[in-house]
Amino acid sequence: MQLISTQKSKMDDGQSPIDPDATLQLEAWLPYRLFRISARVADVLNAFYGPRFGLSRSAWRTMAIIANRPGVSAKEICQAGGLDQFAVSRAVKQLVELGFAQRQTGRSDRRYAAIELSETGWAAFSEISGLAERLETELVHAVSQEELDVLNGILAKLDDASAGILARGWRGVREAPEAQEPKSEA
Amino acid sequence: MQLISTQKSKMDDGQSPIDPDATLQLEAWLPYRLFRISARVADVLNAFYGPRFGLSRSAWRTMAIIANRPGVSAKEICQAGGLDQFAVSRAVKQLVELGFAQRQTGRSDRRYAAIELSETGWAAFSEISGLAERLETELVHAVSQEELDVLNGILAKLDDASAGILARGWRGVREAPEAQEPKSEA
DNA sequence: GCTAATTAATTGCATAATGCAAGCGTATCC
DNA sequence: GGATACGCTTGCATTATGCAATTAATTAGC
Repeated sequence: MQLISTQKSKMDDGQSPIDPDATLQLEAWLPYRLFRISARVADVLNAFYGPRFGLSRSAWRTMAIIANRPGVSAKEICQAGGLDQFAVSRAVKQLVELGFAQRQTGRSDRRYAAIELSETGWAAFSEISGLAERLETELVHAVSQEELDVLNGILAKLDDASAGILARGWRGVREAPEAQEPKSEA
Repeated sequence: MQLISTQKSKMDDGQSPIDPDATLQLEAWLPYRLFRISARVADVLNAFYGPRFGLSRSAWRTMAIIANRPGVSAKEICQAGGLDQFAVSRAVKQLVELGFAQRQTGRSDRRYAAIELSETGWAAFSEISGLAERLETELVHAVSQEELDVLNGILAKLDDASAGILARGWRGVREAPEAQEPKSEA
């Protein structure tokens, strides 16, 4: 119950009048900063494909995964998209009902259903992904090419690290060291 | 489960990607990469405070905002947290019911309710934020201090850019700048 | 070949989250 | 005072999510 104050607290931009304690600043918390950016863009994209095609978020994600690897099974979609089997099953169902995807029972193993996009599915996908790419372009225009290169490397590392964190769960997080200086280690 | 619209024209197997060049790769899409990292960390944190304190995601977010600026009104929480007024209202309600926060009708304007954490609220918050900081530390350990500095600058820019994108909506996205760049290969 | 165990996928149902209209109380303006 | 705008809450319908139970196909044991 004791407050372990952060010492990294980066200088406040001077907008908050009072700073009660040097506790966690939500807006400075890296995962939250990443979340905000992605959520805003995802919201905008969702505002397009939702009304336009009647797709839910997980249906769109599933569609994108199918588009990337035609013939995937539901199981593979789970792993690739970080979705659970139920979400995928329902998303595929929705896509099929909307006429965007087709299920074909696997040839060798008939438990697997090979899923792929229909013609209209491809049309919808390319419309949505066109917007998605323009959104990304607009985002990326805010930084230099140099920064972007660095960012790519950083995100790759953070992605690995986050996978490790998720795999170990909160019990697996190292016990609080008072010093949390991200010493550069290459 | 009934297919309403089937393409009658051609029994296409849907196997043909329109243009491999223009196909969005979900896993390379910047917003998705940001999302994955943040979602994993948020999931781990949620797995802690959910069972431990009975907090929902928006209740935790709200709590963190209150902790950062004691005495905020619900309206301010909306803006700070990207939550809508209903979510905030319910989150505050939950926090109050759990004994983590208190409402005090504003002195000057009694429409505003000044919200602040109770003692147990502070205790819960510091426990959760402790974990949150350790998670961030673990994440950040994956990159060097130099990269982290660059990342901070980049994220600030991307945050601004994403705010602009959100404000303009999908209709405000510039028309295809490079959406279809025919790489003459054939 | 027949049964049991496994695996992929789906479905039903309870619970939680979300969106929106309407409402209540307060303040402001005329 | 009355009209209007604002902050916030509530009720209700819709949607999403979590989990048990089920179906169907395959594999393993005998």
